[in-house]
Amino acid sequence: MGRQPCCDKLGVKKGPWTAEEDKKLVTFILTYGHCCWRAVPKLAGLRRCGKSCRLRWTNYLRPDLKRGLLDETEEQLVIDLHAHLGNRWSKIAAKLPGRTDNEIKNHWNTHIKKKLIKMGIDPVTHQPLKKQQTESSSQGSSTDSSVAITTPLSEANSNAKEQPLSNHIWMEALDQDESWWNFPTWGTEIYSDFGLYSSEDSLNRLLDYYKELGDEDFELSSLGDFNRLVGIAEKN
DNA sequence: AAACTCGTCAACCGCGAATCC
DNA sequence: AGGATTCGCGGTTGACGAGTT
Repeated sequence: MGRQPCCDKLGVKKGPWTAEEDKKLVTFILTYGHCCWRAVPKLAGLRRCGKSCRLRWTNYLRPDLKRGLLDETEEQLVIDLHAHLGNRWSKIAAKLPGRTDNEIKNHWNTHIKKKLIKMGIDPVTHQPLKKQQTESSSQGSSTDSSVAITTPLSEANSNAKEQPLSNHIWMEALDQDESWWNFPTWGTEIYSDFGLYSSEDSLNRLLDYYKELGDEDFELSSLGDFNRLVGIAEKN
């Protein structure tokens, strides 16, 4: 008896989502929210597994998503955070409003990784490649002498990185003290200060998206429902 | 114009963690 | 307490478009 699959594979559709499926999922979630993902496809009338619905929503359909390539500031932030957190993409994504872990992971693998290698920096350790090679050849030598790349954030915390204990504290701070990172996630004007979309913008983009597809009649069941959800999110 | 290669990114898979009963 | 269920994460895959030969 192995682990149960997340969904019965029979009759479950896989592969790219169609506009029709997107529409069903968006309409359903904006109207009712998602009680549990396993139930969403059934209730929304989709032949998908809950996991697939969750992924589609979080990575593509969520109204607060910011689309397009990461700008230089975001890229730099990703590099800084990766130096401290490693491949914990969801933690990194949490510090970049409107970006998903998948998006950041993809961007890292396709752009940043290559960029760093080109610059002679190991994308895994964030240490200069040559230095690393010398060190690995003389195994067991002290790691304190390693030269870290200096980015605004890593420079500010360079001392912490060199000390295991303070490094631990830095990691904890990243995990626990979210306050100084916190950008508004739902519908406020502050979004525009950061070049981000407000939830209303996002809503309009979704509506435009369906209209582009020739679905002039598409409307979210009511803006009131959407605002109710925003209200709940703001309370949390 | 066709064949091939490469880059990108949406989506899937398997696993561990969290939660439920 | 512990087995079952659900969720979320990170690694990987594969389809597709762009560029090159």
